[in-house]
Amino acid sequence: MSPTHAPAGAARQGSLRELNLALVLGRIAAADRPPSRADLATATGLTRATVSAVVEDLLAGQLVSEADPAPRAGAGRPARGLVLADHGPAGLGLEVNVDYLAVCVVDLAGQVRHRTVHRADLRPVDPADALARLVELAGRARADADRQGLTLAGAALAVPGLVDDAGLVRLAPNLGWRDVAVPALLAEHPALTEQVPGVPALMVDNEANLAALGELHSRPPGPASFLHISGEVGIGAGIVLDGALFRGVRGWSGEIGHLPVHPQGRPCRCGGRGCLEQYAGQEAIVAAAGLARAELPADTATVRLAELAEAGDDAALRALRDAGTALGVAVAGVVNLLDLDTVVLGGGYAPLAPWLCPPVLTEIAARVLTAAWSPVTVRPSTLGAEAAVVGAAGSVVRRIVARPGGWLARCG
Amino acid sequence: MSPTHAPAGAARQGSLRELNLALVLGRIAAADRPPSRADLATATGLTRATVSAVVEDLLAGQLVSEADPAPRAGAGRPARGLVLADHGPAGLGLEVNVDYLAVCVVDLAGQVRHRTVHRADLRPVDPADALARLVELAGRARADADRQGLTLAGAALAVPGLVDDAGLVRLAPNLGWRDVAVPALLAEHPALTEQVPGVPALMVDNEANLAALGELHSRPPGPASFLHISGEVGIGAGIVLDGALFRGVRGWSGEIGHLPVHPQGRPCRCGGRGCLEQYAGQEAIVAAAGLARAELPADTATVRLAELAEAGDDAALRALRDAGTALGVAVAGVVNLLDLDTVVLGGGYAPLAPWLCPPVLTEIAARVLTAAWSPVTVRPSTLGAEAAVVGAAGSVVRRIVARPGGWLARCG
DNA sequence: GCAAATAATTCAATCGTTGAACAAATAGCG
DNA sequence: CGCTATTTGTTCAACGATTGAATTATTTGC
Repeated sequence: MSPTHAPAGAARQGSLRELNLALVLGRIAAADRPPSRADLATATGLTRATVSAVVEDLLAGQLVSEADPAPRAGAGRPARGLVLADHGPAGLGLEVNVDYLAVCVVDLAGQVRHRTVHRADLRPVDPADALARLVELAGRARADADRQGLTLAGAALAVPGLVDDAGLVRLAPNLGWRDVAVPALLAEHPALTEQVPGVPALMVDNEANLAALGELHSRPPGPASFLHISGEVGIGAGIVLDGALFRGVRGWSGEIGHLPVHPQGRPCRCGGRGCLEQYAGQEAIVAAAGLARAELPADTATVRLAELAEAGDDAALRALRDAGTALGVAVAGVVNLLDLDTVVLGGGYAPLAPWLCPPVLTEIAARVLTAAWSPVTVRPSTLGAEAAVVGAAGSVVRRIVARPGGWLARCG
Repeated sequence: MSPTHAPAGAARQGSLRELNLALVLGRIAAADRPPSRADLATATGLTRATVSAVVEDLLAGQLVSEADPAPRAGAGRPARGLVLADHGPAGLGLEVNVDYLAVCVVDLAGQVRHRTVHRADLRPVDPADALARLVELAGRARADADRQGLTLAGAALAVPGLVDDAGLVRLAPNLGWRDVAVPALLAEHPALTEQVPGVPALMVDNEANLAALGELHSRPPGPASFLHISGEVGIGAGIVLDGALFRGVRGWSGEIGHLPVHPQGRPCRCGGRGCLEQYAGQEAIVAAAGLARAELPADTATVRLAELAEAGDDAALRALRDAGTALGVAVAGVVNLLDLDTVVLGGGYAPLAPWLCPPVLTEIAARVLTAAWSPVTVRPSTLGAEAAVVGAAGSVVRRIVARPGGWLARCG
């Protein structure tokens, strides 16, 4: 968390260098223009001598490279700009969702260097088969990455469900998965299990969490704390606090879909009554708009809904307004509780944002105690449907940027 | 937050020692028996030589002292146990509340070494007057601390309202305060403004936040993540995530009292409808139980309510059950969102916990998606009404334990 | 009384940062 | 064209902190 607390381990000599590697690399990543060594020295408070030594390590490890000297006015020896390497380590992002498989590769700078989306209804498919198909796509992505001079340093898999620390998918209701041991199933595929010391070969995480991370690291940089809501069949939220994803005690945070908005209302499949999902979930909106939901795959339903709303269809507009109001009630509660100033509507909500935002803002204005002093921003996701895969791949490279020691120990 | 992110500043030589000072001191604080230098070496991973050097610094700065050798079986030179000093720096805790002023002193080990509670109705009192009275109590506390060989290293003030970063009390509705610049008003009183480098002389914070911190550091140590709910006239929550208080973007988190539990229900003074406060706030419970609330000060009302419930009074029991159900709906939402496994009922809720817990647990069981896999504990606060002052004083000493460098630089 | 065992300290070696001096490379100016 | 001012980046002795081994201190068990 943020959180200023003592470190876990002992601070030995080497930790010092590791901290400064992270500090300098982080500055290079955050800068909007390639900084020189001298810039980094003044920005970080380190000596130019130390910065030179640190940068030498980073160059040797292929984490940064020297760019063309940035033009500068005035006299003096020209600076050599430093940028994140476009040929160093990269992250592999994977996603299994209800109606598609996706794979992408993201480099250190956060650029998407490869992407594949394979549309298919995954519900009737056995988990092992689904993962086998995904591994095939991943193999092609790896080949493409190699061709571009990138080395995959790890992989992360996004799943629409509850995942525990060991990567076991406890429950993915809309996918029909229960207790699927993803790491064990993927262990047979060497394409994914190439080891980097200190970096787990594969991380499995909730789709909403990774989408929030994708949003966090998208350019231009947004706020460090926000709520990212993915409106799919279920409604998941990723909670980003002080630049870090909050995962909860067991990693199951973000189940905003089961916040009660009408405590005595419609029964929900979770066993409660009046959960948000029953009023603002995709199926609920589609049904309220009078569309036959069985006919349509999930992702085209929202597009169709947006078309109808655009055309001024009364039922669609009413359905969206009601869903937005329910969403607003829930979001207002969250904002009161966590004091966030930004809410991002992602996933299936992104294309519907023009109609959802107004009622959400109305509820916030009415219910949030501090709304009068400082406004709450509600905006659609910038990454859209790709947020989760991109966030998954990005989480791999972000871990390297945040702690480069592990990577350098391997590729020194 | 926990959060593994890079440090803010440059890691120079001295930071290394500072980190290890914090590491060793933290171990001494967390140990249940006085550890020897050798114990600390194995526990932290540092060399015995380093631990000796670090401990020497801590001894010189009066942060730890050597205890009687703990009896040990077997041969060998006896160890010298290390404990947190009972004569070093201490924290001053202050509280202004609706019907009392409180002051306490807490030493490094977390022991309360002085306490004063002054009962008075503070609502009609001018903020400056109230603070002046508090300063008088603080002066006596300081004298008492001096007599015990303690040096006050900072102070923290708990207020039942919204506080911003600068210590300005934006709004304390039940106290009738609005835009009260506490630090400016207290600056005239030198008893509180003795400076320690790196430690702000006075911190002002929300009462619910500090109560949660008090609970976090109470012995025996509880979980690192939990929700602490203070049920007073308003309902405030302190959110502790991974051992750190989560304050929100502007420091105004925890307004659980305005979570909507009946979106179209009773209007609330916040402008919304159906807020939790209208169903589980102290005034709401007292009214539902048929007590004339105007007759009773806030704190005796809950005691009276507990007596009635104990005696089997129907109206009181019904009022508590309904309040517990409303509270449970809100708490279930929070648990779904944040994935917490512990909820602490504090403040005015503590004595009512026997009647509130069952309906809260019922709602959690019905509404929390993951309740089937891992249970949620709901329990009363161990500190009771003193949690906020003790937490305030504790926050001062905790900051020293977490970063001893500042204190040692002063008292080397 | 002596050996074994455990605790704590001492000391040369090592590693990373520091600060200043030095080399490199350019713009401006006469 | 040559000189100076200016800024960048590197080199090097010094310093501070940790390390690991050797040493001293103190007790139990035989």
